[in-house]
Amino acid sequence: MRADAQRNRARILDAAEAVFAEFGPRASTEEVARRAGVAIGTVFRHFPTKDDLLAAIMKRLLTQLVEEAGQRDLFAFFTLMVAQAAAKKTVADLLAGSGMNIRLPDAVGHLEEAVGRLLEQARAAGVVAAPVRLAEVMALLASVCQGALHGGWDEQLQARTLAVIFAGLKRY
Amino acid sequence: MRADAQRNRARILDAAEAVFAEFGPRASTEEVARRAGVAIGTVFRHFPTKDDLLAAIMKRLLTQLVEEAGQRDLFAFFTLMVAQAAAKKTVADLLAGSGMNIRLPDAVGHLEEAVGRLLEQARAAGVVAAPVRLAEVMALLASVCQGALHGGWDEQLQARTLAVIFAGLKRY
Amino acid sequence: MRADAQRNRARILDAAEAVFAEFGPRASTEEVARRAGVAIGTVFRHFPTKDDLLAAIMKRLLTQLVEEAGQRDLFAFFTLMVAQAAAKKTVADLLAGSGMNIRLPDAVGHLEEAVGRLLEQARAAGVVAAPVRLAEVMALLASVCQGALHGGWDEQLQARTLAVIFAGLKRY
Amino acid sequence: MRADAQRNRARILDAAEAVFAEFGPRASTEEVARRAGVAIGTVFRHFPTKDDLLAAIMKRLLTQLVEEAGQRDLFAFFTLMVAQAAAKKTVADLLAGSGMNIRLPDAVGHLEEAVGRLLEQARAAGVVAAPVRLAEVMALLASVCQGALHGGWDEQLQARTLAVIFAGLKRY
DNA sequence: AATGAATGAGCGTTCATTCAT
DNA sequence: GATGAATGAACGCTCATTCAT
Repeated sequence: MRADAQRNRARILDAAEAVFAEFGPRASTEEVARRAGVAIGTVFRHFPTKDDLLAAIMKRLLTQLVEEAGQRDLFAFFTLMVAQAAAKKTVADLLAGSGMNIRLPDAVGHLEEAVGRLLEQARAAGVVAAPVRLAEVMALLASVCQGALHGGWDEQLQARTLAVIFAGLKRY
Repeated sequence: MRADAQRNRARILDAAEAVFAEFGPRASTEEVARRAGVAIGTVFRHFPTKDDLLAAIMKRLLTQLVEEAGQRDLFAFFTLMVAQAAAKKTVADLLAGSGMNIRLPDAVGHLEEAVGRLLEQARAAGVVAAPVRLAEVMALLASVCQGALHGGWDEQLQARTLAVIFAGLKRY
Repeated sequence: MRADAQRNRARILDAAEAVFAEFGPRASTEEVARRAGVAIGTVFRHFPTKDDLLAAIMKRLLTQLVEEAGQRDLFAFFTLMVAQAAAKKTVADLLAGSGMNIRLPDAVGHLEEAVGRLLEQARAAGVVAAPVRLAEVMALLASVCQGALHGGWDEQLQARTLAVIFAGLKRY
Repeated sequence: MRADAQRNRARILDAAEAVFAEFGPRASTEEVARRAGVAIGTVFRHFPTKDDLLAAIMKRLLTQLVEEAGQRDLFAFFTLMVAQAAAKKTVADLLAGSGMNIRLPDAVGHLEEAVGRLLEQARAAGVVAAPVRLAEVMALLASVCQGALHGGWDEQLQARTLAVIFAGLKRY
């Protein structure tokens, strides 16, 4: 792939992340092209369908999350994801399945593995109760991201809400 | 309002609840009219925009929830709402703000009051920790409904997830 | 169906016949709407897909042909169809299957029956040789319509070409 | 012209003949490039517009036909062309003018001359009636190729259809 | 000369909304 | 009040053509 194509692909992804974060997955592909400063055909050359574009954003965001998971403990990562939920509206919305046909088993799987490692560490450190399993941790994470995203929580509310969950994880 | 108009309004609301529950808020207004057995013009006469129709459904669903809240304790109500989340897809999706412009301060306020009463009772009974406030209870409720709706949780996962939250509420 | 809808449906069909006759089946549906003096949505309300519109034209043209067949002998009908081929470009082109997904077995079947009756009469009158079958008469008819349509034949050429075929039908 | 350019030109023509034979003239130029194993720019360097490419194929096919005409009598050539019509979908379709702007006076002229020679031989041999002229022979040829191409004739129908025309040519 | 990324007009289609009947 | 036909902006997507690399 040529250098300029590479650059355009990145610009389209950046624009798409911003546009879909702002307007949700129903924003038009034209708007993405406009924001990226390319013609509509260029978007479709890189991502043959809109769903492909959405899937590509998701994958990138999830990959970033996995990286960030490696540098934090479970509670810090939980907090970070919730704080970023609004900025990463697309992830939350698409995980929520807004009518799009997107399959990202791998990327989601990697995130789950990363969280699984954090959970084991937390259990080993005695800060999470033994019977807590990965499945409900993921469920809580997804839920609270959705909640934070759409609820327009301020920092206080976010902290208090997470405090309840963290208390539950410790003293299950 | 004429009797037949009254009747049509109710049929449209029923149809809309069913249609939007099945297909989400992106379902077409025509489909609602078809299911209600009225012409499209009649839908728009009763609800001048699609958002008005969605708001009306929401209001009705929230009112039902308030009634149900009066007959349960906090944990039971929490569990009920999560269990119904999928069936009432519309509530969750619209609370999630899928691109629609909907404001329902009153109906949401009533629900909040009802949950507030449950919270006080729970605190009085000593099954919820003193510092837990209504705001985070509502936040958790909304979040977990979203999560349950879009996550396709089975009963076990739902129970385990709620168990974490309930533990947190008790031993905050 | 309302009177105005009926009228619009007819106008759309007329416009479509003219437009597709002039530009072939690849002409845009917008152009049909423009020529009919209606908005694009109206065309799609009456004919949910472009193929439906093309099929409707075909059906109407074939029906007209069947009527005309009833009032002529085989040679006259043959001549008439060839003479009209250019004006009815769409029939010829679509019978030629220009990539469209159109099925009109009934209408085509009726035409075939009508030609079959003409053939029997012609055989009875002794102006067509006994072994000539309907299949090849239809094949010749379709072929020469195509030829006349695309070849831009003048009247003389048309007459001389048909003369060969008619001679062949008589003295097979 | 460089040797590799020469080679590319031939490969593009071969690919185009195959692609357009399979999908008709509406097949995309990209598909031709793909099949030829060259980039799309190379196709447009050799043939500045799609129509130029189609014209080039036509010319080549017509040239082949002229050669084949030299080795057969009128009836055999007629039969051959009809039999090949489907395989050479492009010729028939483009002669049919599927919206393309193509002019090939020379190549068509050469074919016409070749057929003219066959006609003279046939007349001299007494197997074609004296008044039959070249114009209607060409018209019949073009027509029946079209018919065979789009009608999906089996061998029997093709034989019977041609039999009528041949009878007409002999006993005009 | 070849590449292939970029362009952008154009297409078929949908659907919230309006308004004549 | 009810009907449902009409509207037209907007969308996802295609593809002939251009041009920087």
